[in-house]
Amino acid sequence: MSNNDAAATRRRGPNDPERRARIAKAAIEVVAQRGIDGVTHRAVAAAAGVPLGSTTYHFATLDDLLEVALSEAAAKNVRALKEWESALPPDADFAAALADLVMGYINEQYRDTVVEYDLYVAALHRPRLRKASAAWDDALIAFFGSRTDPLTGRLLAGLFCGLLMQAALADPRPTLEEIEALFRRAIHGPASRNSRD
Amino acid sequence: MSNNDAAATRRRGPNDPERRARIAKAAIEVVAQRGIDGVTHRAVAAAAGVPLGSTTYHFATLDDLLEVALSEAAAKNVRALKEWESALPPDADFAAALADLVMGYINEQYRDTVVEYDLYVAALHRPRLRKASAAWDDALIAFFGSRTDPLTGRLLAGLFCGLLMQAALADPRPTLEEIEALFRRAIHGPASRNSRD
Amino acid sequence: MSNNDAAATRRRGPNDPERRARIAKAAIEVVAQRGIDGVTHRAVAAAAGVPLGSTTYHFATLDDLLEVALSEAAAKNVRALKEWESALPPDADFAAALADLVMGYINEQYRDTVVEYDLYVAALHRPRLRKASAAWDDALIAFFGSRTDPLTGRLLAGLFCGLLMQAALADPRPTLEEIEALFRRAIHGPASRNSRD
Amino acid sequence: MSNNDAAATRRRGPNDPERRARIAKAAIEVVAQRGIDGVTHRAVAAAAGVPLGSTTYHFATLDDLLEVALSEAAAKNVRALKEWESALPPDADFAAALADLVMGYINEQYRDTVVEYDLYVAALHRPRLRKASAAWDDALIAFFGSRTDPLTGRLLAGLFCGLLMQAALADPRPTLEEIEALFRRAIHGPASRNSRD
DNA sequence: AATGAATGAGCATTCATTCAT
DNA sequence: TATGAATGAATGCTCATTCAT
Repeated sequence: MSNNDAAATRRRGPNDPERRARIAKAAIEVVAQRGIDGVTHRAVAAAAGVPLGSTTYHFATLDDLLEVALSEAAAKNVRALKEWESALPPDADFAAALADLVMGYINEQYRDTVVEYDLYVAALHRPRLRKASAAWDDALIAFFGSRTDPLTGRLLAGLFCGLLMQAALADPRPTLEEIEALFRRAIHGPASRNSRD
Repeated sequence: MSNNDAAATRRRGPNDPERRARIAKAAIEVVAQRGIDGVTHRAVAAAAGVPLGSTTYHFATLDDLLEVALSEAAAKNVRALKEWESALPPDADFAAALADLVMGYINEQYRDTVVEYDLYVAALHRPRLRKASAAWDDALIAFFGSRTDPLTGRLLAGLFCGLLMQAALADPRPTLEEIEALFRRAIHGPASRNSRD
Repeated sequence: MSNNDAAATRRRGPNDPERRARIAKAAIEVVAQRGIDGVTHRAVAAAAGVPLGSTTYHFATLDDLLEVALSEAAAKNVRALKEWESALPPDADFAAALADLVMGYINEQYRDTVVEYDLYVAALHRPRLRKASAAWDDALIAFFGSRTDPLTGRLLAGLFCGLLMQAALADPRPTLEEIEALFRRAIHGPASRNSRD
Repeated sequence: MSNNDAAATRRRGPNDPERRARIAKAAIEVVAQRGIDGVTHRAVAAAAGVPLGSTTYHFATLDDLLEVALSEAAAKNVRALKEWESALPPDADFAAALADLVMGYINEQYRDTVVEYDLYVAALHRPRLRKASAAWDDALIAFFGSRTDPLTGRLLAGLFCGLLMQAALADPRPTLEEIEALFRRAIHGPASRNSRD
């Protein structure tokens, strides 16, 4: 993220053990900024601060690079989600917590969100990316189910996925309250039957 | 729309009033098959059966073409959704009907689904497409809300959007029963309070 | 051939009807100078005095270009051979005439010779070029047979082909007399039985 | 030379005294399969089963490698020719024997033939290879002359060289009988004066 | 001595866009 | 109005060669 860091490690030259990882990271950055079609060897090399040949050396084809980069992005998102969940008090208001989570994804972590959806849709046209997409889906379902029940887990995973995308594109953005109301409705059912916890 | 008509107008040459529309249609087809970055003047011209120059004549830039094509794809989807809704008996089991709808989108209408999500994600990187994305979202919300209430409408719209994408990418695909259970859970709330079924 | 000519026609711009032919011609020139591996879009474009895009516009792939260029080179050689033959007096000393011909090929027409053998050997690795190679072979056989008999025609064609290549590579070059003696030996048989015409 | 030996030395790693030779051999193999422009450090290293650096270590440039490889290929061919000749009974029908030889070159030893002609033509554009080409030519002439006389030797060498190339490219291949008739005609002169057979 | 990581030049090809007709 | 020839920028990828270890 910080250009300073990149500059510090730039041109470190041969035998840089982190170069491969840095290239993958840069690819994710490029996806965030320009979308998957913007991922070119040249763009990634520039973003990573490495020579052009370095990208083709570490990743035989652009598809290889995309696959690794997006898989790592998905894995990182899954890890973040798990950390978030384990930091959540057992008695937390889950609907409110989820609303917070969504707000974070469409604000501070907007870039991660963009990458995640780029990954998703790219998988529609690139079978090689399906695994990463499926991993994200599975993680979402498991994650949401762990606090509720399997069916509710699937419901929340689907809602989260759709809501996040809609929210990221909406203008104006939905408010925290609106999102929270939605999760509450999803978890607890129709209002008439819902005596707020 | 009849095949006769289409045949008659195809390759009609200069002064074909439908040519612009046919080009836009062909662009959608190309998106479905190769994704947004597969949309080139050449590919669209070939798909539309028009000369290369015709695409640049009717659409100044490729972005113009993409914008029109994806907007029309979204509009068409909205129309189809409304038709489906008006053909639905007032007393239909909405959860079951929605499950049918989703199955249709990930099977027979898989191409439309792909285009729709390509549109979505493209909008993340192309402000010009946001209007079309938002139109689809609004339509979904209005559509789902018309049979229930505004909050449930938003819930179903979000769920529909996320579920459809997850289902399109899942291997194996979810079954009709699984999807129906999800919608039932979303509409009627947790099972313990749900007497139906 | 003349740079003046090339300069005069260079940048003639759109709708130059001879551009395609000029590109093919330039490709032959590049083969003569650098061999088949030297034929790149860039080298041909530079030799032809056309923009880079012009080469790919007129020839979809480099193989297409090579095929056309080498076929034309072979055809041109065949034509030249026929002209030479028809200009030959019926009562000419064929062995002496052939020796003259070979000397011409390894001196003034050295470039044509190089191209011809590049064509030959390239065909060993590129099936698409076999037709052109075979055409040249057939022309040689027919040409030599027309003045003698079929068997002698084949003999002379084979000898001509091998001799030309050896002569082109020999240092020092064989003399006219040596070559003439060979053809005489080939046509008339062993010296002991050979009463010179 | 035995397979045991080869297996024992293969991948022996550092300080392998045969490595240089094995690399040259692998280069010939690559020429046979892909032509001269298919010879890259990577392709040769893979064919030889040695690390990439090994090819640049033993041969400073690719041209060095090519020169050694093609010279050795020519030398090997010359040796094979001499062996073939010394195994030939003194009273053998030379024309028939030569026809056999040609058939062998365009069938079982087709790869060697391809390499030989690649060498030839490469020499047209690479002065460094001329020596190897000339060696092959000289060997042919000496070889053919040893059974006949110098003039006939040159005749047969030229015919052999041209015929082999034409035969390798012809479709369908010439038959043994056709080739034999040619050599008979070359050695013994026109049929009318040829009492043999 | 031997290796393979690293680099940047070069290549075939694609393509948006321009523009003469 | 409509076309397609034309162009040059850009891309993925390959590779000879260098050089630190």
